[in-house]
Amino acid sequence: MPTLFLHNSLTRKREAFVPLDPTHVRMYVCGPTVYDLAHLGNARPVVVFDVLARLLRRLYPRVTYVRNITDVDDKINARAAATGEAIGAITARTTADFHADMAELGALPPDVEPAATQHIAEMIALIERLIASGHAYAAEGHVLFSVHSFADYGHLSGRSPRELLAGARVEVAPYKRDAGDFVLWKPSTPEQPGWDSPWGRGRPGWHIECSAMSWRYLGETFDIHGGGQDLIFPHHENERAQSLCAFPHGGFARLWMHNGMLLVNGEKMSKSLGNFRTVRDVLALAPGEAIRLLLLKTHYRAALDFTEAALGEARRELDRFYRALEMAPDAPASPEIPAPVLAALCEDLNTPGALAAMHALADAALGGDREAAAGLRAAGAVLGLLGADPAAWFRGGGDDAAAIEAAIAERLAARKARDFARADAIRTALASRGIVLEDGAGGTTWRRAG
RNA sequence: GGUCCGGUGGCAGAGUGGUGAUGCAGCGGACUGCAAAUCCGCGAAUGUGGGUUCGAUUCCCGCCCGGACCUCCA
Repeated sequence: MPTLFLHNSLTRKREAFVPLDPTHVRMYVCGPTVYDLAHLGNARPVVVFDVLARLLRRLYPRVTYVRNITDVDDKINARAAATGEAIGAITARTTADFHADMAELGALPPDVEPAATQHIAEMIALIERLIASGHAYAAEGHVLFSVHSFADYGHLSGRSPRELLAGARVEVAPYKRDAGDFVLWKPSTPEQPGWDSPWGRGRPGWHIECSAMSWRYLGETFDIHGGGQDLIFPHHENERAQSLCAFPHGGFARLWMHNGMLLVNGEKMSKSLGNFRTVRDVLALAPGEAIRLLLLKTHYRAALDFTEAALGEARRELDRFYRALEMAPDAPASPEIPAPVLAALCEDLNTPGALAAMHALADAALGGDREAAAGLRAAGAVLGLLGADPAAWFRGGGDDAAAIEAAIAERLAARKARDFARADAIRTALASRGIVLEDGAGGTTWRRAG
């Protein structure tokens, strides 16, 4: 078994992955704030860390993968105020939509998916610890984390508190001791969601939930913490400060992993820029599996520029993989991941390299190598690809199969009569509906083209 | 301004101090009534200027270009 190497954002180096407990790997990944449909940028970390979780499960006996749901946030409050919909309704619906969309992308659910609002008690306990140890202070109904109290602040994001202060582009609240101090707890108005606390009725700041929930489900220290690159600062820097100050002997996450941003026309896709494509928008253009492949065709740490051309290419690439599997329809997935695929994944999750190795397997499978087909299926399983029946991939998604078969039979009769004009007319008519015919030795088959 | 990341064939995208993966697209051929698919073959790339080295796309420095972050963000 090859050694798994992963790039650690904290050390900025590729490191051999050595779990704290080789019998139980623990990973936390930041999940969505549920106020709107997921966009492709939200989907990238879900897919990337889904692959990592699948790989870890193949390498270690037990994996606990935690991904939170942020269901208390001022963006949610703003949405409720703007639309009149109740907060609970917004978060419940958006969470369900998120689950449905991620399932379309072939992402397995995490082992634990804690919601922030279900862990307010843990957050309050954590904040009390921080106050007791001098790392936080209450002021005007708020509780703030004292950046000054944590010598390692800025380590993860690679900046000094002085730089952070100089770069601050937001007005500094008067109750902050230091401009870099951030909110752990803030007061709520009667209309805003709130919980009773030692500091009055209020709600948590953004970062404390992840510290609280990773603590609850993974302990004071765990193996991997993941998320998007844009979360490094302030979210992960602050989360790390909170957790390390609350549990000075814990160590918190040992390995930090951050996926690169998703761009559209060279610009970052984000809700604030308004240039985002929701997963649903893109699912209208291509199957979820093609979107998933598109996301895995680029190494997770690099920026990925989304284009519809690339989406079409991903779909054609899947056509070839499924053709290879069709050559050996009853070949089961082999128990072992083919060595070249596993080797690529163990090199910091090099999914493009793994896909290249899969193309070699597909070539062999197309040549009749059943073992290669079985290996291709196994490789697909680690990447969360190729789980469909090839027949469903090529011919699913419509209820016109009988009509198509009838047209094919008619064309066959015309061909037998050597009436090629008639036969070609039928083929052209089908092609205009996106149906491509393939005349083979065993008869005519058809598929839907992208 | 500060910090960080990146610039590879037409496009996408890996790896590598010693003849530059893979896919998509294109071109030629086989197969086909014609196609499609498949197979065989072909052309095609390391931003720029220096340095280190027997040798640099890879390591170092400058420059140009692009992107991210600097308290909404995956």
